[in-house]
Parts: sequence; C-alpha cells; structure tokens
Amino acid sequence: MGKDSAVQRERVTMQDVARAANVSQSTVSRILSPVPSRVPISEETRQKVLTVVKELGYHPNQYARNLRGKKTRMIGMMIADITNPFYHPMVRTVQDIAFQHGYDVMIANSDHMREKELLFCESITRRPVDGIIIIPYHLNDDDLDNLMVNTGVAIGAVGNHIQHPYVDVAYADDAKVSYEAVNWLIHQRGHRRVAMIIADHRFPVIVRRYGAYRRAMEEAGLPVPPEYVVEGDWSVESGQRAIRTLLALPDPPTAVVAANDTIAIGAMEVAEELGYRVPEDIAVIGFDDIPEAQWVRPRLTTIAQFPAEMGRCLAQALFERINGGQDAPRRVFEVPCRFVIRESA
Amino acid sequence: MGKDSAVQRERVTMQDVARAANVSQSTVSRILSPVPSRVPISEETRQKVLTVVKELGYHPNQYARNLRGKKTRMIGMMIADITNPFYHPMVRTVQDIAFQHGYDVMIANSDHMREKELLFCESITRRPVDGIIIIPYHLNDDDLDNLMVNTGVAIGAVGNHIQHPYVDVAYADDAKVSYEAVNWLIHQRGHRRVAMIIADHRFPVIVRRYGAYRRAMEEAGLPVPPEYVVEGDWSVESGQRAIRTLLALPDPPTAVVAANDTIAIGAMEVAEELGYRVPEDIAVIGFDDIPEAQWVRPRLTTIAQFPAEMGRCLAQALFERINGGQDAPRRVFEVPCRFVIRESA
DNA sequence: CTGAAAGCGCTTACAG
DNA sequence: CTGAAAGCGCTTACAG
Repeated sequence: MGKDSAVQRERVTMQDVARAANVSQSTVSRILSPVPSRVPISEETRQKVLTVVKELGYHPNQYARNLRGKKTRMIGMMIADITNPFYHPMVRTVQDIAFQHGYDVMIANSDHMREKELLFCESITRRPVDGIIIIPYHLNDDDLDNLMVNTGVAIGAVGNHIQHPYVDVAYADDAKVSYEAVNWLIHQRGHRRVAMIIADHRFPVIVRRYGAYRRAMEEAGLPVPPEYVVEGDWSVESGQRAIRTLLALPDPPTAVVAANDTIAIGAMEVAEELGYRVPEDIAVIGFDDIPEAQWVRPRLTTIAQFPAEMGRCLAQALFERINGGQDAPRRVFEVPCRFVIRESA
Repeated sequence: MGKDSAVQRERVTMQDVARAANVSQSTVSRILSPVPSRVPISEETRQKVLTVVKELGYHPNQYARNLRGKKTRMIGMMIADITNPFYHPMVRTVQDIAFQHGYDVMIANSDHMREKELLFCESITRRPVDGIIIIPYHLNDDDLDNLMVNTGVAIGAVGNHIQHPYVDVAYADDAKVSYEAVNWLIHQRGHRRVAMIIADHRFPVIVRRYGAYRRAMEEAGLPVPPEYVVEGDWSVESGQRAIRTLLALPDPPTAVVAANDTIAIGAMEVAEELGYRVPEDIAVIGFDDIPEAQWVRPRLTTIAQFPAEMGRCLAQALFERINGGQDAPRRVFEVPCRFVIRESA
C-alpha cells in the first residue's frame, strides 16, 4: 500500500476551495449546495470551482451544514429488535429509499421497552434528524407530539394506535384476519381446544390479535380456560417454553395460535421433540410470514403481513413531508394481511 | 392529548440556560460536558445550572458539539445486507455496546458491491463519525488508509485480508475448518462427487473456502469438473437456482458444499421439491450456522461462525481506540469456527 | 452575477 | 472558581 501511515490530514474546508479558486466562500457554497441556488451562477465560475473541489479533494462538512442550514440528510428508525426477521424487509426498504434521497439511516432497537423508546426520543432531541420511521409499542400521541415540538422532526409510524394529526401511519388490519384464522381452525378443521401464545397484554397489537381470538372462540361457544393463554416475549425461546407449558396441561389444546412466527417456530420445534406430530396432534398458526415460515417443516401456516410495503409507504410519505409540508394532514396506509394456509395447521 | 398542535418550539440553547441561571455560557458548558471539566466547579453553581436545565428542558445540540468539539458520539456500520441473518447478532452486539457508551449507530448495506462500499466511505467523509465497524468485501488497505487520513476515524473490520497497521481485525479461520468438512464428507461419508456453490471468486472469503475445497478434493485424488462449481450470490434464491443446475448434470454430485447457510437452505428446499432426499440422495453443508440452520428439516450441517463474538471484540477494541489512542497498533481477533454435524450431511 | 458579514450553538484556550 | 472571546465550517439575507 506504500504509506499506510494514516497521519490525519488537515481537513480541506470551503474556505480553502474559495481561496484556491479565487472566489468568495459564498459562491462556493451556492455552487455546492444541494438545494439549487436562488441566484444564477456563471457557468465559468461553476466549472472553476468544481475543478478546484476535485483537485483538493474537498468534502462538505455535514455537521456545519446541520448547524447553519435546515436539513440534516439523516433519518432515524426505531424497531423492536433487529434480530427479528420480520423487520428486515421494512428496514431494507426504508434504507434503500433513504439512500436514493441522499440520506443516511440511524437504527435503534427498543426491545419492546418503553424506557428504550424514550431513549430513542432523547437521542433524536440531541441530534435532530429530518425524519423518523418508528414501530412504537408504548409511545403515544403525546410522546410524539412532544418530540415534534422539540425537534420539528417528520414522523411515520407503524400501528393504528397512533392518531396524531401530523403523523403518517401504516398498519395491517390484523384483527379481522386473526378472527378469520381462528374461525377456520374451529369450523374448517374442527378444533375445539384452541390455545394462544401471546405477548404482554398491553401491546396494542396483542390487544387486537388476542381480542380476535377470544371473539371467535366465544362466538363458537368454546371455552377459553385461563391456562390456555400463555405469555411469551416474541422470541423463539419463549415459544419453546410456552408450548411445554401447554402440552403439559391435563387437557392440552389441539391447536395453538402464536402472536408471531418466531414464537410459532419455537413451539413447533419443541412439540416435535416431545413426540407430537404437527399438525395431526397439535396444529400451529403463526403471524407475520417471515421467509423462515417456508423453510421450516412442516411449512408454517401463518398470517402474512407486508413489511416492505409498509416501509415503502411510510418512507415515501416521510420524504414528501420532509421536502414539502411538515404540517400536511396525516396519511393512513392500511396494508392488507393475508391468511396463508400451509402445512402446520 | 390536549394540544397535539405540534407547533415547533424555539429551541432552548445553552445561552438561554446561562442567562436563566445567571452564569456564563462557559460555565454551563463545563457542567454539561460529557468529558469532565479540567477546572473545578462550585457545587452550588452546578446545582443551580442543573435545575435550570431541567426547568427549561434544555438538550445540548450534538451538531454544534461535533463542529467545535472532538467526539461525534456516533459510529457507523457497514454490512453486506441487513436481510441476511448472519449479520444480526453482530449488528445487535455492536449496537448494544455502542449504546452503553452513549453512542448511536448508523448502518449501511454494501450488497457486496465495491461501488456501495465506496459510497459508505464517501458518506463517512461528509459526516465523520468516531469509529466504524465494517465487513469489507472489496475495500482494501489503501481505501481504508485514505478514509483514515481524511477523517481520522477509528476502524474495525471483519476479514483477515485487511492488514492495515491501525485497523483492528476479527476473522474466522474458515479455511482450516472448510478443509476438514470436505475431508469428512470424503473420508467419513464416502462421497466422491462433491460440488460447491460459491459466490464471486474475488471475495477473499470465497478464495479461502473454495481453496480449501479444492485442496481436500485434490489430496483425495478426486476430480473437480468445472460444472461442479456453480456461482451464486449468497441468497436463498441463488441456492435454489444452483442446485437445479447441479442436479440436472448427467453425472450429478452426491454432496454439495454451499458458501453460506442461506444458499444451503435454498438448495435443500429445491432438492426436496425435485424428489431428492437429503442427505441420502444429496448431502448439503452450509456455512455460518444462522439460527435458521436448526429450524429447517433436515437440520443443516454447517460450519458455525460466531458473529456476536466478532462484534464484541471489534466494538470493545473500537471504543478503546476512540477513547485511547487512535494510533495503537492493530489487534487481531481470531474467532474460532466449528464444524457442526446435524442431519443434512 | 458575486462578495462581506452575521450567525447557527457549542468548546476551549486565555485571563482574571 | 468564573467569564469574555475566538472560532469550528458552513448558509443566507443584504448590498452592490
């Protein structure tokens, strides 16, 4: 490599470029600004400056721009856990759209904890970005209003529990499809003992999915004994634990609805280990349709969500908000869910 | 929520705090600085200022700090593709360690393309961060030296093809274990027709894994016909395509080594669809040991890497570099690989 | 079409 | 122990 000394070079500033090109800093700034200059610049000057920029290897300092200017060219994302495959298509889509706009993306995990969700807001307050896309499990309209008032950030969120008039929202109508799926289990497959592995009751998404399950059971006149509702934490491991509990009951269920696919996959794995056949002895339904749902055997019957689509809607709306009006009324994207029948139920 | 008007509030500055507390801005800065002040501050002043900070709801502007001060409190990560599960434990570990240090993390995908790797460097040059952790497939020592010279950023990288004297490196000795695995296939399992699904030859990691495969085959006196080496692109889909090609050969292989687990999973899926039994008709070995390797049936035989461990080593070294000396000599972490025999071979 | 100057919100020598 | 002042590298009215 020759040198690899890595002595840090003095940073080339806009002032250096101006001097070398024999123009003022204002002129250089106008030529290099990402927002087109309001005043004309002679083509000759422009070329001269651009040449010098190349020669000196000048790169604008984004922090100085942030301080003086309006745009930070950065957006933030808050998801629950980068380890859960459900979020990847969404993250990836948002990243791609952001890069097309010349933006970088900062990512934080909330781990479904309100404390960490607030830490994210705190971080955005210290280092404001132009927009954020979040999947809030605990943050409410007031929290988001606070953040907007403090930072002026544009916000897009997943979840129809967010009703703030200036926050764009994408969500899946999971209540309806959940209800259909449980009904299918009861009426098409003849199950009468159906259990559910949920997560913390307070999550709006659990309220909806669990509510749908109860409604379907009640309407069919089927009991839901309390021991049929086991709480997990979205992880594979929690699915493994939950199914052990359920199968150890004196009167175990013949079907289980899981709050998401990773729980369902964990449940299937342990059920098989314990000698149960899926779906003959115990049927399993997941939620999300992550790619892994098609990799496991039996293939997972699940309710598909379309996270890439949600990411796309929210990212596009976000950049319209960033470039257009911060105060545009909220847009709501209802992305459909689909019940996908495979082999596990 | 009451208001939800979201009119943006005038930002509270350090100057506002100073005025309200009847002290100078310098004093406020000394009290709020994350690096302990070199001069003493009276406890009374400190309390007065901290009270005002709370009252006014002041939050320091990180961009102003970046401009004037030395630390940005941000690190960057470059991975190939956030969609590949292999990277998640590493990303997650780095994020966690970063947050413990009060740092945020910016993430970019290279998609294994040199062009996007250079775009990442460009982005870091415009918006310098204190450190980066990267998995470079194309960037070389010269590229990294350039980046260091321009920005002074601390660097940690995955891959022992990086030899820069000031870049910490973590890598897995995959050549040795790859060689062992192929040997096992030949000598313990009696395979003579062993194929490999690789990715672009130019990736150092392919050079090593493919080299190990060839060496084992040659030493056993087994031929490697050119049609036994099929190129994929790390994705499940590329594994699906590759296995079709291989099984359509007049003299198809009885065993396949894949460059990673996602390729292997795609290959297994299609082999089964085509009516082949795994491992009886066609044995499959993967690489990485992503969690999904244990979810698929048959369970995937693979070579485990420990990405969380790599992330931990690199992140810790990075923060030592950030807080201590940028010019500390490079540290090399050899993280072991392990051949995990399950059911697919 | 171009330039001089103020100012974004901090940190940090320098002075007391 | 505290303050006044310079300056980080830009953008943007203001003036010509």
